[in-house]
Amino acid sequence: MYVGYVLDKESPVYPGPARPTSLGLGPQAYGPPPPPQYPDFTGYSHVEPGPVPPAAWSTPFSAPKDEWAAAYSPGPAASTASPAPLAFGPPPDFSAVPAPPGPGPGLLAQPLSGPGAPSSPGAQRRTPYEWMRRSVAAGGGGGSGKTRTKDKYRVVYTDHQRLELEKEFHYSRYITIRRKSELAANLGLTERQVKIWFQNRRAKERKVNKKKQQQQPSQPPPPAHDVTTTPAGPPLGGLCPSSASLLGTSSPMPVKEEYLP
DNA sequence: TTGTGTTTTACGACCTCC
DNA sequence: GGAGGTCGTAAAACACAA
Repeated sequence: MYVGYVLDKESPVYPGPARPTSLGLGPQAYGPPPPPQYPDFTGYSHVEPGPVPPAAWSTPFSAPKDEWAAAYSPGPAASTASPAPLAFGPPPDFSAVPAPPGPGPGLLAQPLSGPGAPSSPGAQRRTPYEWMRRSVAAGGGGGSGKTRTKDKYRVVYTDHQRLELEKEFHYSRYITIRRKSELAANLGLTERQVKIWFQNRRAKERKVNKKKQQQQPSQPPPPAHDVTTTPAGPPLGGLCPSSASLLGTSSPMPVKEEYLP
C-alpha cells in the first residue's frame, strides 16, 4: 500500500508515537482490529481524557485546535464543552434538530445549538439551518453518494462531517485505513469520500502554504507540518521531509489512543 | 438581481508501492 | 492489478460587490 510506503519512509509523516511501526498499515491493516483499542468506539475521542492539553495542538500544526474547533463550533454548547467531547456520534443536543430524511444512517443532524452561530470558518452561513436545508435538498448531504454521474453533481457535507474530518486532518494529514473506515461509518460517508476529502484537504493546505510562501518569500521555513511547500521531490517520499523535526522526543503531539501499543 | 471570484466535492490521469 | 498518492480540472455551492 502506498500509505505503508509513506509510513515506512525515513521521514514518516506521522510523528513519533502516533506512527508506531505496529500500526500495521497496508494489507495487514485490514486484519482483525486489536481488541482493546476500541472497546467502545462510539466514544472515540481525539482528545484523550486526562492530561493531554489542547495546547498540544499548537505544534506542529500552526493553528491551535481550539481555534479551528471554535470556528466550527456549533455554538455556546460546544464552547463550554470539555476538551474531551470530540466524540463521533450524535451529541445529545443533536436530537434538537430533526434528522433529514436522507439515505443512510450517517446523515448526522448538526449540533447547531445557537441561532446565528457560525457553522464554518470562512464561510458564515446565513443561518445556522440553511446549510441543513441545502444538504437535505441535495440529497441528504454526505453519504448520499451523489456524483457527477448521477443527478447531482456534488453534495455539501454537513458542518459536523466537516468538523470531524477537520479534526482528523489536524491530527494527521494522512488518515489510516482503519480510521478512514471508522470515520466513514461514523459520518455516514463512504470511505472513498473520506479519502477524497483528505486529498482535497491536503491540496488546499498546499495551496494555502504556497500562497503564504509567495507572500512572504523571506520568511523562515514553514513549520514542520507544512509538508506541502517542500520543493519537488518524490511524490510521497518527500511528502514530509521536514517532519523529522516532529520526531523529536519532545514532540507535543498527543498520542492517539489507537496508536498506543 | 446579477455578475464575479472563491471554496468545496468529485473525478480522471498518472505515478509509486506492494 | 489494486490501492492510494499528487496534480489538474469541472461544476456546484457560496460570498460579496455593483
